[in-house]
Amino acid sequence: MSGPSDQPHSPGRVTIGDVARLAGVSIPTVSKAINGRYGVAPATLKRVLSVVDELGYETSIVASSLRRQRTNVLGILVAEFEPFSVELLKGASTASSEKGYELLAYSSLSRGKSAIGWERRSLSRLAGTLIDGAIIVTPTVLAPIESIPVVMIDPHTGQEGSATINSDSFGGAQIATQHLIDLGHRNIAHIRGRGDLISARLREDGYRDALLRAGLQPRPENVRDGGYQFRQSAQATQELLTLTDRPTAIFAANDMSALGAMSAAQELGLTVPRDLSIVGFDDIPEARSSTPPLTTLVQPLQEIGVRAVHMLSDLLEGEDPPQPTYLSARLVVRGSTAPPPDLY
Amino acid sequence: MSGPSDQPHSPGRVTIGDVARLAGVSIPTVSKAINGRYGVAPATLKRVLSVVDELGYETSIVASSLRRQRTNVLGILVAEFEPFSVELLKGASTASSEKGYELLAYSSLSRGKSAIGWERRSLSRLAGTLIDGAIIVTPTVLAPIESIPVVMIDPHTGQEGSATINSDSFGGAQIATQHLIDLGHRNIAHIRGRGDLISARLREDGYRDALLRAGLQPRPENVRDGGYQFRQSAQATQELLTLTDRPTAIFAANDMSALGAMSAAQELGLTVPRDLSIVGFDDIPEARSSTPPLTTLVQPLQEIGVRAVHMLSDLLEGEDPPQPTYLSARLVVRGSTAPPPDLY
DNA sequence: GTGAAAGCGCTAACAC
DNA sequence: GTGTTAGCGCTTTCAC
Repeated sequence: MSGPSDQPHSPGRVTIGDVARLAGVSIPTVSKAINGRYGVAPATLKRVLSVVDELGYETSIVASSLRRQRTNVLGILVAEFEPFSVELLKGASTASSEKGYELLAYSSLSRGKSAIGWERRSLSRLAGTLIDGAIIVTPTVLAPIESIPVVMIDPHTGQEGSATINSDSFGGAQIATQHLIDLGHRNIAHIRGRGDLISARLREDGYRDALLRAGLQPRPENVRDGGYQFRQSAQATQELLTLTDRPTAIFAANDMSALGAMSAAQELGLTVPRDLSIVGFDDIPEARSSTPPLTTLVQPLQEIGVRAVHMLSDLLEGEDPPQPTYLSARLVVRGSTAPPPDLY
Repeated sequence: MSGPSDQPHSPGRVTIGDVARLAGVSIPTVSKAINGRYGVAPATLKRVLSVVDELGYETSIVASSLRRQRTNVLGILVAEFEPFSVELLKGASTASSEKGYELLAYSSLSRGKSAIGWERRSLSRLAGTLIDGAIIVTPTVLAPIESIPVVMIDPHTGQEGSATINSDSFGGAQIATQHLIDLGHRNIAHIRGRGDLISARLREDGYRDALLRAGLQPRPENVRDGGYQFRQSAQATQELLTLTDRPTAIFAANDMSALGAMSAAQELGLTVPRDLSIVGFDDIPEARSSTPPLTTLVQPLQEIGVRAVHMLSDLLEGEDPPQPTYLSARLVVRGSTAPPPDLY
């Protein structure tokens, strides 16, 4: 019922054309004014900006990204939103804004079947033009990605590529296990992480190595799959604690697993650390707020997010040295570890 | 050094043009084939799809969204990635994929100054054409947003608009406080949430109401700001616990605050719940894995994320009844509450 | 069944 | 200083 000219084309959407019309200038002039290019008269600039303000106009990320070569947006692709990836996100957010990038988080939401290769699909869609570069958290496949610069955090086995960030999983696992040995534990179990990730394998290796160095024979029944997840690890712990010769300590591959172990131990009526010592890995925030607070290997998760952004930023600026980064993990002894019961 | 025609234009980027060239058809034909439109010969279809597969082509979300009216992408805008918003994210992810939408999470990363109004800016940039609709978590301003359909979760005070999802904060707070009263507590403190959010105000009101109904006089010194945050709430708790007549129980406005309170209590050498009872609100995952597990009001966070997506989906399909949704909160008694010490 | 032409909102050359 | 022209990758009429 209303004429085509007395309202914006697309209802509710303010475009650069609307601004231009109201300011009485051409579209390119508005573009220049907004982007601070030279060649706009002060009076025009002022007028345009006031109209922009009035209309609440913001340039569409989509349209500009299609035209520009760089969009100033970084993408971070995660399989799932859990404490680990969320901590990375926080760091990445901070670093991005400091570096002048916007940040887009994209969860593949792949339930079941297509869980493998999610990052490839997501990347193709976004890398079109939306994001300049991407940070991929715990990717599943070793597909060589070439479309845009990519930094991987905790990569898949086989992806020892240069633009990766890893913590010192092997060394950390050694330290964790050694800590338990030093306390007097001899029967130490391990809850394994996600089998396809390098980190999980290295943590298991470090655990074994520490045992062997101490002259302890690793027992196959003492290693269970936790998949880096709470529930699965709780289940694994329940199994471990009902063994005939049950372990007095557990090194869990990450904090979520450790918290799962703690929960399972409690359900069986055990007290941590009196009856069972537990060490985690990561130092997610929840590790500090559990009771007892978790003894764990501190990974500077937010710092890793920051580093990833810096690496990506360097990559985008044409710098070549994407040296793989390894961050050392530091043991923090909190309340979940103590000498084994039989030494009391 | 290499000729301009023996490689794709933009290095590393596979476009629809590349597919068309390799398949020996025109660009529109490829488009039709990909999108399953009628009017493509079976042989052509097969050939095109095989090239698509070979090249690993995925249609650019950006380019297609610019042309299409609907993009099939939902945006979820959060101020920060913390357990609360992350749980919502999970639910939203699931629901989106079930409804056939992709999901984009966007964190405003506004540190300091421009924290107010972050959602407006983000929305303008994305609403351009990238996303069909948005879910905004705990927005800060009451700006009327008209560009695209929006659903708000836990809105700002004054935003009693229709497309909002709230939990029954008032009722929940009453129940939480009543639970403590029933246990025999008489000196009950409250750690307040983010002052500008309706939920925070209602929880404080519910707390007061329950006290008054029980004939207890609310004490001003017993209410402190926690800002829905761990650290700030720990600080507030430290203050509360050093009062001359210190409270025997705390109702915290959310779980992060409750966990902060628990941490502070421990640092002062108190045992929860023997020396201090604590009730939270939300039931974030960490509430279950803390020791003792937190007594709290269960909000189905993932369910809220799901509902938000459904509301948004309805809105996008032109349905009108965006009735404000209120979800009731249910008390779950875990290990952080007990009768006050003087009743032992 | 297929391709040529137009255009989404915007920015980058280049005229004027 | 400013506007005209062209084009990013894609989808959509509409001829052929």
